[in-house]
Amino acid sequence: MLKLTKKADYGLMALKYLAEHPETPALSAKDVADAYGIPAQLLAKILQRLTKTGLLRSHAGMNGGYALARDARQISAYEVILAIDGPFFITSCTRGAKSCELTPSCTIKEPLARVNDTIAGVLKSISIHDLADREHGDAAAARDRQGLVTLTV
Amino acid sequence: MLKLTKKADYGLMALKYLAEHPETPALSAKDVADAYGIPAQLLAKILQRLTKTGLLRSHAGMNGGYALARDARQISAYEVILAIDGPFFITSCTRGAKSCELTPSCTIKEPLARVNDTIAGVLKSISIHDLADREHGDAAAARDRQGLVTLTV
DNA sequence: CTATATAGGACCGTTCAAGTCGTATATTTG
DNA sequence: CAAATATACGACTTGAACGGTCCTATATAG
Ligand code: SF4
Ligand code: SF4
Repeated sequence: MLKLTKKADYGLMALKYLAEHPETPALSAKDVADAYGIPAQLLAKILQRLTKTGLLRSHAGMNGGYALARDARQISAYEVILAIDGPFFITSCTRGAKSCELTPSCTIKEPLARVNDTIAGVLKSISIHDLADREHGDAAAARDRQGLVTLTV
Repeated sequence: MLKLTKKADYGLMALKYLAEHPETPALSAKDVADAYGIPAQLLAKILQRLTKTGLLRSHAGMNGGYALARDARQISAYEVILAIDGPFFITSCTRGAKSCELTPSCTIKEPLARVNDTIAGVLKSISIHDLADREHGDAAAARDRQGLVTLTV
């Protein structure tokens, strides 16, 4: 419950790794997979997905691989999770068609939707750069974030 | 991914329902289940769990049922989720023994742990009373919450 | 004693995450 | 061109977790 998918997890790691190696024009899925011990084939598909959603740019063939499509500061954890795991909902009801049967009678879905938005806001406020940069703690960034993260239930 | 368990969902609904009926000494699992269309047996076990963790008090026999063990304001959504679904972790690594194989090489677990704490903070800041009271929007409560919810990555 | 209720274990079907395999295609290099 | 490397993508398998049911034991009010 409320657990991040390993795929999303791997995706974040990979993007972080790419962000940390801006000098290299492209890193292959295998490179990244080996660096962390992630199953190569699995990571490949994750990166393909991130490519399709425009977060990465790919290049096939020898010395090919992936590179960030944007600055690491402009890619949020939310986007990554969204790209890999699909729409982000903490409840089952908002799950499009296959929703919860008792959506009409349910009285907590609106408050939970706000919680959902709050958590999404938290994830949106975190960039790949934030993950990559060990020395962050940046007070200004923290202050910026705070606005997004306010919750009113 | 990052989806709330229906059991936790049901638990929150039930507690909210109990909070809305403070006059009655106890409501049976069936009462609550019927009110929302939740499978009665399932809800029963959820309530039993909440009782074991001390959030509810139960009374067997006729006219028995469950009642909040504390004031609705003193019960957080976090406690409910914790009681029903067990320890709250968004990553697989912190999952006690059965952790992720690549915990040592992973470089994003610390930042994700902070995200975890932030989300936990959000859930801790929400009480059953907040869910039950339609007219909340209470500016003071929102301000109180804001402190808990600050994120520094 | 009987109806109602909690308490709790065993069980089952479905879903979904995680990972593998196989194949097609693009690109660089010799 | 041919071989090596790498992306692209779909099919498939496995295992665990979730959601739910059933069955039995126990407590208690009337
Ligand atoms: S409708 Fe209510 S019970 Fe059903 S998934 Fe949404 S919040 Fe949970
Ligand atoms: S160690 Fe890293 S990859 Fe493994 S679960 Fe924790 S955060 Fe995810």
